Amino acid sequence: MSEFHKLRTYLERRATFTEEEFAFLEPLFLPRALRAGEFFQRAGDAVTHGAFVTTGCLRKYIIDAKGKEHIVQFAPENWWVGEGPGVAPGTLAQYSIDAVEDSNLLIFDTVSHQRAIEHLPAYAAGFRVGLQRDAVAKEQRIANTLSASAEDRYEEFLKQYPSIALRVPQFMLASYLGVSPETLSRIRKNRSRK
Amino acid sequence: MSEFHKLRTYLERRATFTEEEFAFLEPLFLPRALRAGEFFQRAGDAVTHGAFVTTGCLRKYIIDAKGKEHIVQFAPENWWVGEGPGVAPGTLAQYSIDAVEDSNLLIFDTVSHQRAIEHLPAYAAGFRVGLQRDAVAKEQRIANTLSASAEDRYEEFLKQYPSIALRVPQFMLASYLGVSPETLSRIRKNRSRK
DNA sequence: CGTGGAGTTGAATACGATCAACACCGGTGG
DNA sequence: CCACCGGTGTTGATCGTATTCAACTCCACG
Repeated sequence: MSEFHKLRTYLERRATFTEEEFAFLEPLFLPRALRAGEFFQRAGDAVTHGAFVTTGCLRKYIIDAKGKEHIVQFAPENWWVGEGPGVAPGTLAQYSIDAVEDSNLLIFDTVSHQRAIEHLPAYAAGFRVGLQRDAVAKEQRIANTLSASAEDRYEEFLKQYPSIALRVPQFMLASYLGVSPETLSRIRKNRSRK
Repeated sequence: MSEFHKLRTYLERRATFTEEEFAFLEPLFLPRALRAGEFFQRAGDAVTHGAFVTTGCLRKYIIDAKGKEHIVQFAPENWWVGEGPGVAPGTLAQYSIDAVEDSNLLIFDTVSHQRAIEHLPAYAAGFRVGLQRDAVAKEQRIANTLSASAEDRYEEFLKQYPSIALRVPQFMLASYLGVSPETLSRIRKNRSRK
């Protein structure tokens, strides 16, 4: 059994698909394995593919003017990852994406994906719902970053993504939260004495 | 001519619609005027409507535990504003939305809007493209907040939304950028002596 | 073993927040 | 017409939080 069944399960939870539709979708997704540390995409490359993560965990990050990494997203199993939903083919990637752990992906090229959206209403609907959820989550993250202290943001992350917090190295979590590794270490120290 | 023609123009730039489709859409949108300072939505209310802004400017903000406002979005003409795309009807609003200037809106109830998406493929497609753009913009804002100093964020905002920067009071801009009004004032002072 | 990356801890520093006072309008009512 | 008022924005002084730099420990991995 290919990895596709995981995506299939994911999709079935979000919309109703016929067998023909799955048959159309399956060949668009190619399995790909990444070892921890391997890149899925490097900033500056032309964007050609996105991916659905079946096992493992990836991170998506940007490198600022001073050379510092800033993680904008973790993508564990059953998440999508890529430059962005619906970037024009051929645009250059702003983000780098690599594997935090050994991971398995189903990769798709952005052009085929666009066709899937146009041909399969159920897929388009599911995709739209995903985008909406994503927008809400991103808005909350923005509001959180604006209003909460580093410690509160850490608490919030633990509550919202407890599994991710345990899996990724602490310095990456710090990068995601927008604090230095030292600060996160001190936050954890303070929390533990309670 | 009603305000609907502005929305019509907006939609025509993003997808192709038949006259029947416009005829279906038009009655879903009701004009509404807001004076500066008036609320479109208050945090805690049940969410029933979203809006397309035809003239003026609104702001969407959240009030944190300490009672401070944090603006997550400005919505000038030709922007959509509301609790979030596709919130379940009846959920309670987290955000307050009010008018920065005297404004004209086309409001729609979320249930009818959902039906429009389901019935009109062109509308659904346009909506999806909008969501994608929105996601990219939000991601950039997140990356920016993580990586850039207050001054850099201000520069970035000026570059990206020059018209908004001139229209809204400075203290609201500060709230959007996540800095105190005093800090923004000092940033502007430093920039001007160059 | 030994090497290097991750995490912790400490000290000095920087950036932005807060508190407070004041200047500058734009509007309102005497 | 002018005097007053509240809200906006500016400036200064102080404070707090997080960053930076540096040293050190602890493992995991060769």
